[in-house]
Amino acid sequence: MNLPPLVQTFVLHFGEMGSRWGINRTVGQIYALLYLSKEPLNAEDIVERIGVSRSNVSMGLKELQAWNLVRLQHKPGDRRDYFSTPDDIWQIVRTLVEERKKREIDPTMSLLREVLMQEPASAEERHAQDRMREMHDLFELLTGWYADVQRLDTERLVQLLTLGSKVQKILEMKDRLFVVPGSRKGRPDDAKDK
Amino acid sequence: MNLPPLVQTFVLHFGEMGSRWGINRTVGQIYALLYLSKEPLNAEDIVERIGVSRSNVSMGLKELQAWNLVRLQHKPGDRRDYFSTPDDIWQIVRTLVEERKKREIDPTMSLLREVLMQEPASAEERHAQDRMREMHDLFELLTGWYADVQRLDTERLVQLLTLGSKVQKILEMKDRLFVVPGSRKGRPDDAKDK
DNA sequence: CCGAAATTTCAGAATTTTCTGAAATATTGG
DNA sequence: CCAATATTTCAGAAAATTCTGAAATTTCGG
Repeated sequence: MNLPPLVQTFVLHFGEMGSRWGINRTVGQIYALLYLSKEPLNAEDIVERIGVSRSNVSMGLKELQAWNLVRLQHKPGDRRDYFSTPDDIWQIVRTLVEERKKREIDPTMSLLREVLMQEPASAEERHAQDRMREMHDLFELLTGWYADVQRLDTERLVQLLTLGSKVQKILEMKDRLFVVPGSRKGRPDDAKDK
Repeated sequence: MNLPPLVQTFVLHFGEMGSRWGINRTVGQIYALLYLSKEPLNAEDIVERIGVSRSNVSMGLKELQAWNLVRLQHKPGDRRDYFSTPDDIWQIVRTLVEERKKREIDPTMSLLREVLMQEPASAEERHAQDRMREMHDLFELLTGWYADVQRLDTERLVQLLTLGSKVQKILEMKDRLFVVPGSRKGRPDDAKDK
């Protein structure tokens, strides 16, 4: 591995971290390297710096492309492929969340929908179905929220995140301003915390 | 595997999904089974239903305990350990997020802090450090927001999530109500979207 | 359309992870 | 404190994943 120490530390860390997510060490390292690099890199550059085989880099880049996490570009008079990550880190976050949703939440949601259609054949199955319905509703709430937030432009998103705990204050204010005085507080269908 | 079809579908799915997260198939299956089960289960119950070895179940339960994802309890007159998941699915979400933060974000943050202290020895290192600083600041923003939201009680959290896109409206309203007219909109240091 | 350069594919080797059965250890009712 | 029961540990087997080098394929300048 042929990298400035500071870069190497980060690249190694991301390699290890990769295993905690579904990606392998090499993919994590390639991504980290591209993320830190000022200039786009070609496959051979990556081979030299990370020190893995050319074919491994090829597969890693393919996977990163499948995740939409790298951008492919060309330099004039050079027919090699050059790769880079978006300059805007928020774009990276958006892509990451979107792709993870696509791979993890969406398939689970369709499985849940499917299973919830079936007729339970026993008390045990009925309870299991109830549990699955809770999960389904939770995911629906989260993905609905996500879809909305995803649409916000970055400036507003940052504003929202910075707001942090003050959100509660704003909700309270909203309640005071808009809720009909004397109306009940909870909604009937999710008042089931044990 | 000895389970009602409906339960089996879900358990198998979670087993596969497990690999996308850092956990293995058996751990995913055990968790799914416990999640769906009305009654707490002991290790032998799990062996019978999932069809893996007793020792594998023991290790899986140990891992789930390390993640704080299962609760250990006892039945009177029975000295076996019984396991269950919280009834409240929001509690599960909170634990999951908390633990993933602890394992993935926190170590990355301390690495970033450490590396950001060092003196860059070249233009390349300087740029890498800038990139790392962006990531550091992003994580700080996200974890700050998370810490605040984590503190909300579930009812308010659901309210906030349900609000969804209307959040933007409320932010705009807040701007109109509270921002000094004529003040600039953007913040100077993150106006760098490419 | 040829040939050099670049990239991808893929079978098998290397490595890592998962899983098992047997043995060790721990727990507790009597 | 013993014996029965429950749980954990762990070395090695099994399985899965990752990685490589060689060969195949693609690309494109001339």
